[in-house]
Amino acid sequence: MISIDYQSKLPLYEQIAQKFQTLILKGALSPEVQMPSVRTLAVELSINPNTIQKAYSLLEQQGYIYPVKGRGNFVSDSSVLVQKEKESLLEDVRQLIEEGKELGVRQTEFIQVIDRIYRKGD
Amino acid sequence: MISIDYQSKLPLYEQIAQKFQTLILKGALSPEVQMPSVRTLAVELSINPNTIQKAYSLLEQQGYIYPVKGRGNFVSDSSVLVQKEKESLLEDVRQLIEEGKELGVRQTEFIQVIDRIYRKGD
DNA sequence: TTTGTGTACTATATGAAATAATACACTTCA
DNA sequence: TGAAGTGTATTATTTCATATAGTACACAAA
Repeated sequence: MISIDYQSKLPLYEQIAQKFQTLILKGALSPEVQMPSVRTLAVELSINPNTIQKAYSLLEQQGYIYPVKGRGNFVSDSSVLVQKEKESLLEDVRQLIEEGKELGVRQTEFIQVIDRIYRKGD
Repeated sequence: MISIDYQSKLPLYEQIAQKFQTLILKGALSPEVQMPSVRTLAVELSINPNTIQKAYSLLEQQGYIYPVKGRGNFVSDSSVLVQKEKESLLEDVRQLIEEGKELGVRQTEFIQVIDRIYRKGD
């Protein structure tokens, strides 16, 4: 379900948090679904439970999950988060394209990239 | 000429290298121009010369500059690098847009972003 | 020869990340 | 009630990249 890249410079707890963010944003993990327990996931990934907990704390802080004492962590309603994520993504794209323009990338090249992606899937 | 962000998680030497990459790619530093000496820049930025040297080693490894013993470091011809950088940037954009599509961003939203940027400047 | 340059080396300090080992409160369920 | 599974908190320790510090040497230019 979750894999780890030990080559990456990103700390493990951030990698784990990011994976779950993606799963939640894309709807692969629906609201109210229970997250794997800290101990379970630690065993699965062969890392320390504290690292998992740190990832979960981060996810909670960002609004992706909420904890219930004695029961577990659960996925939050993510509709608001999706909107935020869209905005931040558009901002990232904007910055990249501005850079690209300065490097001499033509407008049509960007358009092509978009066209291909939106024609491909459906 | 170069500023440092101590809030950033990026190591100093990577920050410095990135700044120079940008300057070189955008043509603000032309080929054959001499880089600031390791010691000079270290004093300017109030950091250790070894850190500058690490940044320069990285830049050399990536082909942005080349060293001449006893004389200094000089900016390489960057035309090839610009091409590489364009390709890598387009790839980054591609990935972001694919993510965006999955999150439900519409094609027109991306087009708008591009249009604004390419109409604005000129 | 002197000055400024790159380069190399060793040692040390610092801080984030990760591990390890416990402990406690809570919920669920047999 | 009691056992098992859950989150949560704490402290100590290890590990590693980063950054600093100090020194040394070879080369080029004036």
